[in-house]
Amino acid sequence: MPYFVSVPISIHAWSQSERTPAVLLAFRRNVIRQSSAFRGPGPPGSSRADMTEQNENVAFDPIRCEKANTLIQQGVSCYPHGFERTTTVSGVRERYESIGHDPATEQSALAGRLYTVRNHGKTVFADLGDETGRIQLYIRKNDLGDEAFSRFVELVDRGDIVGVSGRPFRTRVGELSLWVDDLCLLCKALSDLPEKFHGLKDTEKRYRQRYLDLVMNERARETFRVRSRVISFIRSFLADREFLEFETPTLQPVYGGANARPFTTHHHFLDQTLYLRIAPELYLKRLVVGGFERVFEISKNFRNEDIDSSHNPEFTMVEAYEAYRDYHQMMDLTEGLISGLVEQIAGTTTLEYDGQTLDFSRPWRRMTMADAVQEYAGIDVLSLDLEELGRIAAEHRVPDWSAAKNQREFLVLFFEFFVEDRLVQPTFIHDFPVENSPLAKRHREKEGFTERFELFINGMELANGFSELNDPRDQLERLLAQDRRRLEGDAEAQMIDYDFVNALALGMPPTGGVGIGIDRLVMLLSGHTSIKEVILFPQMKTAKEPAPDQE
RNA sequence: GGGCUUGUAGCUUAGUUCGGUAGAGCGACGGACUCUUAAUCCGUAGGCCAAGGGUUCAAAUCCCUUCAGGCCCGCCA
Repeated sequence: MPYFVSVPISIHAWSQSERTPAVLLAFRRNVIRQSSAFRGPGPPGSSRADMTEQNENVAFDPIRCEKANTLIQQGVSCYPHGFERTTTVSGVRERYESIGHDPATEQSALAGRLYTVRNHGKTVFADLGDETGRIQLYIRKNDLGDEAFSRFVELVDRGDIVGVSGRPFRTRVGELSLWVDDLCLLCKALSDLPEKFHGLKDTEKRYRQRYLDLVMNERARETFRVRSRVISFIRSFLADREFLEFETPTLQPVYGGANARPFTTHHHFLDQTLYLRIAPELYLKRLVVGGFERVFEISKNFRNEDIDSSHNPEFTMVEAYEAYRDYHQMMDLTEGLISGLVEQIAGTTTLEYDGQTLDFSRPWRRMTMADAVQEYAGIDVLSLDLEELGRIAAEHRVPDWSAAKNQREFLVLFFEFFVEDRLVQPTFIHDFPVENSPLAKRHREKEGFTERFELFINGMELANGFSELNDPRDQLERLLAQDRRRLEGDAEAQMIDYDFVNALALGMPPTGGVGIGIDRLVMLLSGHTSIKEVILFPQMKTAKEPAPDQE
């Protein structure tokens, strides 16, 4: 987005001093807190054990602080209020793609961070980076003048943010560069950038200090651009189909819509327990009861479970519900959404991911869970009795099989054991046993099954949908069964949301619904195998100060 | 919950197998250099080797505990 010049850029801006902000005065004292100053017990009577511990070190570089002080003494603001740039790095690159060695006559004003500085005495080459890319600056003492040039060389560092004005040209070796006529400091950085060649690699540091990761690694920036585009695409895809986007409660008195352990909190004024939502499902269906026939929510959900390469305690889903549709049509919707997304982001119908080529061209394979087990394991579960199923399970060392009480439970076990990991290409598995699907409608033909599907890609579950259960009496019974399991100690079983059941009593049209995991979608589209790579600030254990020496 | 594995200067790292008390590059600082691009050249500073304990004449190195990561398995999206 172009910015337009309204004031001339000049090195004289350096001497148009502003009042020194109070915060900078502190820098003059060069106060750098050392971690050792924070060791040892807190004040008497204070209990910090239950407070959020954090690292209280301030990482200000004393040499950079001293440079900031010197600039202030010279009447130069280290943190001016703005800069009128006329273009961006990519703007310059596009416009002057074919320029030769002679500089353009027109000035271009750019702003950004200095990524490298190569000092040649009376000439400096530097690389300036903004959101659109990097470009080389050619800075000469002749052009800036002695005072401004030496100020730049002595007091401006790699990592600082500057504004420059100059004329694009191509150097003798062919590098498109900006011949700088004016330069001013826009922000003095007080900590050093990581190494310029290897950059920042330390995974832990990249996650904890994502800002540094983004400054240093184009791959990280690209990943989160993809994430943003994914969310925009989903919004417009659903809006184009006349879905309305709503926001439903994150703080819920009764949690439901999925099987998961919740985060629990307490509201002081109401003096009651509240839960962070594990899913928006039950609220969105209330909206369908209310007469909104196509609804969706991009929902941050919270599940108090383990953290690993495909699970973060808070994660993002899109859930969509459409009245007068069933699960077949929700599979169509899901397929259309994701294949359209792949085409939009990747520009093709295939993705290279984790050593596999994933083909998203439609139609995707759809198979029942029973057929999948038949095909991948050669076991016709529904035609075998429990004794035979137990023998097969024992033979293949299927974990926890002895708890299985009927064919359907064996089916789920066998599916997870034999099939799930092998579903590499986008595949819908449908018709799940009723026991594990308390919110899905019973199958129109198959006794004991529901009209539920899950989408698998590269062995990962990407989406989950059903023909929604809208029989209030059946819903109540199934939630009662869940609640019994919960009270027996199943931390992931659902509570009974009576208000939801009563909403169904008012009548919900036949409805199809689906939830799609956005983080995992972004993983596929950005080529990452860890969810932490696609969540800006993944959950990490708070780094504690080293414990005081034990006595 | 289980297994494997990592932590050395601001960053990227060597040294750990076969204990002898830390080496480099970049960055920083000082100096030279007006078309370089991981600029180059000369010089300087910077590390109680994640924390604590143990074995030993001697520990970054071996052992134990703790802290924080990473990978894999189980469970979940």
